[in-house]
Amino acid sequence: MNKTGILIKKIFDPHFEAPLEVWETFASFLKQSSYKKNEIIKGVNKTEKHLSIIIEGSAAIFLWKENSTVCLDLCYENEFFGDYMSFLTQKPTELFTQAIEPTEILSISYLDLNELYKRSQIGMHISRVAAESLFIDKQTQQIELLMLTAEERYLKLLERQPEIVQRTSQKHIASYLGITPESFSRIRKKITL
Amino acid sequence: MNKTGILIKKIFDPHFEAPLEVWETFASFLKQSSYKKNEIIKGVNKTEKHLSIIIEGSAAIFLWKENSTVCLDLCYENEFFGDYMSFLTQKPTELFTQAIEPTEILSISYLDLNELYKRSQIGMHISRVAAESLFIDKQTQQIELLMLTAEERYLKLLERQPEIVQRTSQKHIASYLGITPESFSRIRKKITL
DNA sequence: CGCCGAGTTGAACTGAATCAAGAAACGTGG
DNA sequence: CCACGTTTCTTGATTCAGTTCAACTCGGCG
Repeated sequence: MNKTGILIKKIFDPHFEAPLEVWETFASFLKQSSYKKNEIIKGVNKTEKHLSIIIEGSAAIFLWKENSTVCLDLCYENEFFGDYMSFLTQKPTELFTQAIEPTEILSISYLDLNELYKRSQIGMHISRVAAESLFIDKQTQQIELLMLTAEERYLKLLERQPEIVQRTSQKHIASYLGITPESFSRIRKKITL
Repeated sequence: MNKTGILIKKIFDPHFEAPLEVWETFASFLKQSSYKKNEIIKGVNKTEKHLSIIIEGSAAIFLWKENSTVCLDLCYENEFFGDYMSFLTQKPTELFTQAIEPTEILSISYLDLNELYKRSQIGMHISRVAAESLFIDKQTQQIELLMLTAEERYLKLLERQPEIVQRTSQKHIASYLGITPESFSRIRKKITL
């Protein structure tokens, strides 16, 4: 009986079904890593070697630009995580990833994933599901950036993940919403009145 | 000798290689359709039945909201096209798609694609590549929305696809850049001075 | 105890939206 | 092929959401 296999099956079940044995094969490629709060997982101008799933804690994907950073994504338990653009192209990017709480992840390396493609459909299937799910998230973010004000974006986030505000610092949330910490502070004040 | 097969091979070659026979199998699932300028391809609150590739012309993906629309994507020759979010979930969305020039597309239906998944790795592989490429485009758009001013976004677009300005109406480009036609007009004036 | 990063608040500024009006381009029918 | 109405594009004036800069508070930690 394989604990990681069961965990993985649980995570992927909403996406597609496969027998537990298949998940156990996949799980045998996964390696678990721990990161301390604020630890950099993948640095700027490095190449992402892993596609990961967060099993405990949270992590963020940032873009560095002239003494400031923007947060492209905040990832929590059971979500895909990593600089996926760099992973796909296997080229360095200006993105970096960082644990924002003490964090445990399971990851598969680029090479192992390619090995898995050769051995069974499951590798390709997992990659497809990951890419599709990441696409949907990105398009949702794009729509919200284009159509909503900062305040509306915050209200949507509150609706979707109310616990975020408890766990994640306001400067990260502000950056994720595409605004400054000052503006975010004012919006929160206005809303809680 | 299969003309569509050769065309498809040419489009996918940058992504991954497969023998021509494989592409011809895939091509046998594709259906070609023509749309007139401004013709709606998939309406609001409909479900996207096809994943397409544009072979001639151009088309756009819009989101309708209270008497205004934003353009989420402009697609040209040899690019993937469709309301991909709706295609993946097979649920209706508030997006609609429209030909913005007289347009020819090749498309595979959701059912046929699933059929193809059963028959060979190629279907899954194509889906993976499509999703990955669409993800990268979306993330690039997100980064540009978060980090650049409207003017900088326009300059980047000009660099990437200088011919767009000749082919596509300014109101569509403005919307795609996330600004009003008025602002876009002012930016163009400023730049061409 | 003192420091430092996170968060708050205020004032001035700015990029882009909105509203309104006019000019140019476009296509459709007579 | 021209005349008309419609849509697209431009330009100006005003407004507004969100930024920037600066000062101050608070809470945690060495």
